[in-house]
Amino acid sequence: MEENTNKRSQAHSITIGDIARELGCSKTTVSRAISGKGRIGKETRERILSYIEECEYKPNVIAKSLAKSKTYNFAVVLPGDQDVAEIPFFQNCLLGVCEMAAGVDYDVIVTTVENDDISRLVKLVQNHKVDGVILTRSLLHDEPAEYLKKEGIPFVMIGSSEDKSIIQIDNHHIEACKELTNVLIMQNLKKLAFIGGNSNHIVSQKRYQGFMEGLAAFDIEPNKELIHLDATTKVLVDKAVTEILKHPVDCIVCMDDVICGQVLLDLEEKDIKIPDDIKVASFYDSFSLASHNPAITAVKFKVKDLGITACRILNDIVNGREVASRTLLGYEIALKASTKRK
Amino acid sequence: MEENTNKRSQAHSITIGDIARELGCSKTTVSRAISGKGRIGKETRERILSYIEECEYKPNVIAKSLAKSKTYNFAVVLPGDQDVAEIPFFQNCLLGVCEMAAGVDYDVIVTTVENDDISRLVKLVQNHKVDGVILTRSLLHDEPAEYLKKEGIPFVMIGSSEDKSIIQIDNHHIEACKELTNVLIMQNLKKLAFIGGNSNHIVSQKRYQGFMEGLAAFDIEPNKELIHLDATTKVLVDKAVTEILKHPVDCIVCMDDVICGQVLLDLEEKDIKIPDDIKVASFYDSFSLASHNPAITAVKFKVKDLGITACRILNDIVNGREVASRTLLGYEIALKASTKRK
DNA sequence: TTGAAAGCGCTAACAT
DNA sequence: ATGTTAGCGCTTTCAA
Repeated sequence: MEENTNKRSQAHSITIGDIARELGCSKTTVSRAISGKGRIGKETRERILSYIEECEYKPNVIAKSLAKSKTYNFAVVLPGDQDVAEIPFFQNCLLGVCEMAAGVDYDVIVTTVENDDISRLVKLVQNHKVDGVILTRSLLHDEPAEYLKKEGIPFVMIGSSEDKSIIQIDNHHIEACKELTNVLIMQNLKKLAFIGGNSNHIVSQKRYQGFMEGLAAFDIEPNKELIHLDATTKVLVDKAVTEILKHPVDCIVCMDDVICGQVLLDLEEKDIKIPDDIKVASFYDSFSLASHNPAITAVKFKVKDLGITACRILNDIVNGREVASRTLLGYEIALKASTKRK
Repeated sequence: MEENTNKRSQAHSITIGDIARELGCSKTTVSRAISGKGRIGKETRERILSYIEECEYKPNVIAKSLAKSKTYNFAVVLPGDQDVAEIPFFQNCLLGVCEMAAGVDYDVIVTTVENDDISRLVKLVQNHKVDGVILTRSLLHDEPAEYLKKEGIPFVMIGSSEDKSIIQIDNHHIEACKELTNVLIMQNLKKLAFIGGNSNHIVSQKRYQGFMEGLAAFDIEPNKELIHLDATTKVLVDKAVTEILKHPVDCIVCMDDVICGQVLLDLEEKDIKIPDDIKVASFYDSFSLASHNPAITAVKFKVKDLGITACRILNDIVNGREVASRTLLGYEIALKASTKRK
């Protein structure tokens, strides 16, 4: 029967059983040669390894998963909302995770959570398809985090939380925003306006706090009329800008690049020149702000590093290593033309 | 021995063996009740199903994978290059794939390919971790596609290829770009300049072709001095704009939103007003172009639909269904202020 | 209609 | 140092 020659070419690959038979040893020995664990003769190992090389044996990870009750998969949870589709933050997190995951022999399964609907995540977890989860956004009332915690699934959060039992990786938003605020003040920009986004996002709170601390450091009393939070739509940003411009103001500080982009359009429509008539700064940088004319002063974060770090820490967790409850990554302040004094 | 009560709370879940023992039937019967395949008594099935409901049994997909030699995973291959990090196209493809995948009970593993280094993809495939692959970019010399084809792995390509044996999902770039070009011409914009990106990307060729066909439809001879391809960097775009402006020109047509963004900055610096002094249009839309002032006329594609369609077709393939070798999705022409005649 | 048993490919106690 | 054996949890012939 020479039936086996080349049938089922793609489906059926060579297994450790085949190797064992071919080399006249046991599957265990082959397994040991591969894993490097357990005692094994130097020369048998080499013989097996070289044969493996030759016949291009590739282990079946699924079988290994079943035997070891490990999947070698991490999940990355992305927000599924439409409003997220245009911002590259999550994509960059993801790319960072992928990079580190490849380094520790893990694969990355992505799933989405839309408006607190965590059913896909739940299914992924219940199906035993991942060893751990990386959350890429933190909310005030965080369904995914609560679920994972309740179930005892290893997970880390890119972002911050009040809950100290959650392993968090974040940029040092407070410090970064405080510093930029101080830099502005030291340039004699004392009358600072602030436009913030969704307060339900932890990051919004952090940046607002940084702004307030920045003011406090110079004993500047915040002016309520210049501070507008929850400007979550274009209309609300417009309204905030209009309100702000009714008062004397040196600089508009925007919580992120999207808000800042809208502010820039508003000012252009109103024919208000930057930086001559008013200065503008952003607590989050992006390509469009950096390439705007004039370029916009902003806080810069290395987003990909968040993903890399999150994945490294999650890997430590699933390997039983001790990890810090909170890891804060640095930032840079990029001073550009938009806040330049004459 | 009441040891089993609550030990290993997360690791050890209930199996069909447990259910079989509890209900006094065999594993086979339980399996049949779950899958719905094979003969089984109506009432036994209901008894099993209701018990499963009650005890919240969740099947172990890994075990099922091993037994059926199916992983219930699709791979999505993203470009890993840094220059991709800022554009949301791939992210939106991915979100589309995730949406459809969830609908057909598949999970999505992401991996990256950087500069023809397909090692991660190869590993993913060789490890038997996916049933099929979705490529999100097509290149002239496409390593990933060649590899997958050689290995006989089911895959689809978001993008286009000369190779008819590759299942392709793409927007109808040629038709879309031709139509926009014609619309411009009909608005009496006859002297059209064109700035294109990386010619190594198939999409660049398609759009260029659409532009040329658009000219040809009105018997307009293309003016070589107004056509600049491979403007892959800011410097090259600047140069192209400068060259173009040396000639009389009605409208600059940009191949994509990134190029268009740079053109807009250039024109602003040179204090050339849109649409009064010159018109501008783009063969790819984006948030920043739509919210620019003036808003930019552009071709609009529904990127998420590409992902959805690609995943649906891949699912058809792995289930042995016949699929079209090429699927072209539609487009919209968004006429905005940037091409408005006085 | 149901069950017994073999097997998917690998790991890991426990011999030897 | 190597082999035997029994799983991991599920599917699937084959027999009853």
